[in-house]
Parts: sequence; structure tokens; C-alpha cells
Amino acid sequence: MKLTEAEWQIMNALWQENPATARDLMKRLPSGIHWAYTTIKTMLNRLVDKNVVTEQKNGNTSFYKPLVSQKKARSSAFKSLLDQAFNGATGPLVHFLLEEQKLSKKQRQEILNVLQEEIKD
Amino acid sequence: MKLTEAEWQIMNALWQENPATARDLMKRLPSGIHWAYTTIKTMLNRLVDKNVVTEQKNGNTSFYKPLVSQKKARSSAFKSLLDQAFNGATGPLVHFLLEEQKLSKKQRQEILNVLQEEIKD
DNA sequence: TGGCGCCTTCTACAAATGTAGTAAAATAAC
DNA sequence: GTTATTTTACTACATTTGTAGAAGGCGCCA
Repeated sequence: MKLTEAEWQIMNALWQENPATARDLMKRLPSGIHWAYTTIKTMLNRLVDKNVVTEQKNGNTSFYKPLVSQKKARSSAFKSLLDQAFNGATGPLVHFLLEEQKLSKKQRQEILNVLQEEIKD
Repeated sequence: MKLTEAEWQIMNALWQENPATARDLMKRLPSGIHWAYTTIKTMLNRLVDKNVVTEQKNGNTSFYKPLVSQKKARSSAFKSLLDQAFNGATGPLVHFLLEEQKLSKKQRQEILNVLQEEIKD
């Protein structure tokens, strides 16, 4: 399932903690994003239509929960990027990742840490 | 500069070899994609508008060249994914990469080596 | 019991995206 | 030169995406 940019914002907020109301999500959006309440509801409705979240009503209020895990969504986005921009192969991406000037020393160190962690066993 | 999915197809074909005509690109598109000639022209026009490619006419026929390098485009797409789906940090992506893509120990070690090489200075 | 505030459902609407048809102009083929 | 082929320039149109307003319903408190 493909998420749009705006949908990612909503989902990121929702994954943080759920179930959550539209109001909750509104508060959790990154500072800098100030959508109208109804905008958020619209997004949620679309996500429900897409079967990415479920809606449960308690009285008059809707509570939302993700139907798709963050991991799954990431996987899908990752794969799309790979196919689209890196000829579908991990190799070029890794190469890119390492070569890319934009990575700060800190970021590289971060990668190194992860790798070492993973390599351990 | 943000490319759409369809635009990536065109650009991937264009990066392969250029300058190229719309007809050239049509032939180079991955098997499975069969766009009308005018569709390709439309995309190219939009890419020209976006300053992603240049158009030079030779007589009646247009030749196109990328104005944005593949590397640059990749970088941009990569960064978008990172921001959108991985909280902007390389770490989680790498984690994901290692976990999901099942890199062999040897591959990891290889990456590690390259990284250490890179980090040195 | 009449507002106040919050929630929902509907509706709207411009811009971006995917996809292409048409008509006219340029060129190539005979 | 006349026809066939190619190319361009313009226009079109449905769908998706980003963003939100309006109107009606419900609980609460003065």
C-alpha cells in the first residue's frame, strides 16, 4: 500500500500511540504542520477507505488504529524507491548511501554502529 | 527536485544515453510500459518546465538532455524517503536494510570496510 | 433551555498526475 | 510534386492529492 506524503504524517502520528482520535493526531503532528481538524479527518477517511487504518466509534467519537504496521509501510516505501530510483537493487543504494557527500560524519558513525551491532553475532 | 513515478521512467531512459529524442526514449522504456508517443512528449514538456531536462531542436526534431544528474535525483529521492518514513535518520533505514534485505555477513563486512575507509579522514 | 464547544458527515475546489487525441507543420519517400 | 510518415503544439479529461469550509448533532453548564 502506497502512502502519500500527507498520509505519512498522519500515520507517523498514529503509530506513535493508538488508538487515537483525530484531535490526538492533530496535536502530535510535527511542529510546522498545522492542518485544519477537518483536513485530518479527510485524510483519516481516505486511509480508512484504503484499508490502512480502522475506525472504531465510541459514542460520537472515532478512534483510529493502524491496520498496516510501520515496518510494513516502510518496507513498501523502501522497495518503491529501490525499484524506481536504484534499478531495484540494494547494491547501488548501499553504494550510494556510503558515497553520498550529504551524509555527515555523524550519520556515517551511526551506520557504523548499527553495522557493528548487527555483525556481532 | 521531486520526480513523479512516471517521470522517473522517462529520466531513467534518458540517463542511459543522451541527448535522445522522444522516440528513442519510447523504445528504451522498460518492457511492460507502453505509452503513447504523445504521452512521452507531455512528460518531457513537463520535465522541461520543471528545469529537469533541456530541449534542443535540430530542425523539426527535439533532442533532450538531463539537467539533473541521476545522482542528484537519487539523492533527493533518498532524502525524501528518509524524512518521510524513517524519521530523517539514516540509522533506522540501515537497521531496516540490514534486517529486511538479509545481507550476508560477508556483505556486511564489506560495507563496514568501505565505511571505515570513508570515515578515516 | 439556550449557548458553547467539539465531533461528524458532506461537499468543494485547485493543483498535480497519468494518459492521450487532434490538427497542423515538417520531412521523407516515391 | 504528391503521398506517407513523423513530429510538434495544443487541448482534454479522469483521478489523486492537498486543504478545508459548512451544516447539523450531542453533551454540558449557566
